[in-house]
Amino acid sequence: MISTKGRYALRMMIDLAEHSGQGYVPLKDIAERQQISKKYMEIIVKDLVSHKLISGVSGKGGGYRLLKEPDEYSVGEILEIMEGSLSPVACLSCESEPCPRSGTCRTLPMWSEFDTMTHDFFYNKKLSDFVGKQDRSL
Amino acid sequence: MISTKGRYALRMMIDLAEHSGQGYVPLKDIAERQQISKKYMEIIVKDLVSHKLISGVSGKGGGYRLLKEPDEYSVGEILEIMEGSLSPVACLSCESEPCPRSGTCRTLPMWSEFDTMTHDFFYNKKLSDFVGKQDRSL
DNA sequence: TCAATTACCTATTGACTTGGTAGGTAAATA
DNA sequence: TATTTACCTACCAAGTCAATAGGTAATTGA
Repeated sequence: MISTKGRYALRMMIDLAEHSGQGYVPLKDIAERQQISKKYMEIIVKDLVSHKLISGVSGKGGGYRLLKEPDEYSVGEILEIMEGSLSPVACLSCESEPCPRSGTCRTLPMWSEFDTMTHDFFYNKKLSDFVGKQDRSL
Repeated sequence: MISTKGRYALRMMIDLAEHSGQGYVPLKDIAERQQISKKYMEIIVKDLVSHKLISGVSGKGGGYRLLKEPDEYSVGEILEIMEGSLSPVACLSCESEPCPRSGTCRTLPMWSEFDTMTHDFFYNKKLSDFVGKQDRSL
């Protein structure tokens, strides 16, 4: 299950993509547009900055902006930063110690297959896939 | 992320599938083979019984057994019972109230696509796919 | 220079989930 | 009637989730 942290981060990145080329975007504006608590968003944004996905500058006229083109960001990398790992089970996560049952485990191949499928799915989705696609019917 | 509850339940069901046709299998035996705390397993088994996936009888010679053939159980139904839902985001889960943003949400179609992919993956895996596949190289 | 704006920082919180354990009772059989 | 087994309720420690509170530091425009 993807937590709000991952989902909010993605929505924030999409928002930034929509306003790319317009200089720095203040967090206040993003929070208002996305209807997410600005305070909570600060936590998310901090991670995105420390992982070099976006940059921020203080002061009037400051805010955040993307460091690459929208099509150079995958959903997978954003989610992995926020969620820690996209692995379906702990034993497939990089930072976990190797499971002693891995040699005989009958379910491991299935988890591994699912892990690959998930990884491929989210790494093939780019930020650019989400912009300019608003439902005009409303 | 699939919790131990879901993973243990699956391993328990596979164990039962391997011993199907041998009458009732005591929980003690399963717990020992799978190296899982019997006490913790009781919690899991209770859910499987209440959802009519297996049946249990008390007393000497008692234990648990499958109610259908192994190929009639999907991994998906087992995991959904234990995990509550396989949905990647809360707004796709049946029991959640409808999200007010669903009409304009740009990420919802992706979550929905992932949800369908996940559902198909796990519902196409049957219990029978796991039996008699032990790695003989060890 | 100074007030406004904005990012950035640390700490705290309440509710909930996870992964169990403890100590029984009820049912069935040899 | 003793043994085996399922089944039941309650409890627990640690961690996670989704925030909130209350600041400080940096930058800019007037």
